[in-house]
Amino acid sequence: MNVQLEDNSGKREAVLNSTLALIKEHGFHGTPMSMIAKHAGVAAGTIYHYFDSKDTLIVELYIHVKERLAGAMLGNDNKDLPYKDRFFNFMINQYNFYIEHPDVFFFLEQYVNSPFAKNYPEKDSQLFKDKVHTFFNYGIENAYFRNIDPRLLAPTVKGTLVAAANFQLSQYSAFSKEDLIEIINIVWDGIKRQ
Amino acid sequence: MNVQLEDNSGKREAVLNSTLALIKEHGFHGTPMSMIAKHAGVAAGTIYHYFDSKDTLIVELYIHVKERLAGAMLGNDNKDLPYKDRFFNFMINQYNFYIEHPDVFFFLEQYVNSPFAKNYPEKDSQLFKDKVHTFFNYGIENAYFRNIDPRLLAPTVKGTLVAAANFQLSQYSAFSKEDLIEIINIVWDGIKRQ
DNA sequence: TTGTACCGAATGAACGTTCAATTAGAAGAC
DNA sequence: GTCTTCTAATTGAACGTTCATTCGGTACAA
Repeated sequence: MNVQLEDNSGKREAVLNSTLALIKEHGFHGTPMSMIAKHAGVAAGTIYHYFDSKDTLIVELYIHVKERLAGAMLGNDNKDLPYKDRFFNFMINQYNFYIEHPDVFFFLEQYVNSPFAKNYPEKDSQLFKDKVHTFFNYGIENAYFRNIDPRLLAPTVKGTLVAAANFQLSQYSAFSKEDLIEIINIVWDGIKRQ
Repeated sequence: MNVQLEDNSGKREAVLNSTLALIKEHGFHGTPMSMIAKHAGVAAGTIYHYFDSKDTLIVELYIHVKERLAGAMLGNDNKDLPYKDRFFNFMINQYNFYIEHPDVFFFLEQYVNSPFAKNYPEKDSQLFKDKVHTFFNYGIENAYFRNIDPRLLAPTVKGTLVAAANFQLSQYSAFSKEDLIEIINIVWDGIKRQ
């Protein structure tokens, strides 16, 4: 039950990765534990050595990918840059992470709208919250943003980016770098102090 | 199996409404057919008189609520108004519909990210597509919008509105009419021709 | 008297979870 | 260095439950 001692064999990781891949393809309930076990090259019972239940497996997977996402979004944040540049980097990083990891993208989209998110509202990545909160707070306190409820800012921004990522991943037309910048400009022109 | 002949008793409607209400609360897979039957005051077998399977029930419910949504969004559209006003009405109507029908909102959010949407991509409301498409096309052809891929426009706009509706429905802080206008201004300032 | 609407118990498959048994490997004894 | 012991890791068949779906039957209308 102690995560930190078992990573040697990598089975825990394998289960998480398989779950991610399979859920993208089949959804939460089209993905039985037996399928996860097979895909991960592990016996069904083994999964229960690492996770209490299918529910907690999914919740822990959620936290796990949110940490990865937080790292990707703000890993190279440079506080010396102008805030607008930092914001653009934040957005580009997030977008690229989704495009490079479609399984994460689809998993997250399914999760946030599922009963999981409502049943375990306290289960989230603290790292993610802290990082993103700090980042947006800086923009608010220094008056880069329009005067709206700060709790609305992140979802608004995310809404557009998710729309873009979804567009790219679902359709087969590729965005150029310029297209993406254009989209981020839409967001920026909307939320910046006019 | 013919929809149009059976509405006299209203059982089909009752099943649809119960499904909507229960899925909001418990999600797709936390809502067994037996629960739907009980909630609708109908025998389990009766559902199969109106719907081939649970899957088609949900897909037909999706189409059904999209039609209602289309009606709500553009029911009072007035082509004599300035396009910006029409756009604001479009947004306000959509927002209000979500707030007044949280079950629809949560059902749609779950549906679009579920395997249903991928497994039955052709199953959608034609009415909805036509109306919204026409509405946005007008804005594009008359150069009210920034020059972006038109297929991106609707998702971008929707992303922000969904974020707002979700915020209002999940948290308990109410938006004022002015707050909503402010949010729509964010969208408008982002996508309008600068 | 034929067909449609409806019922609800019965069916059977699918699935999450358990558990008795086996193996691997580390720690300690000598 | 080898033997012993103990615990963690792993297996997969078996269990019990849940659930979508079926079906034989009733009621009523045309």
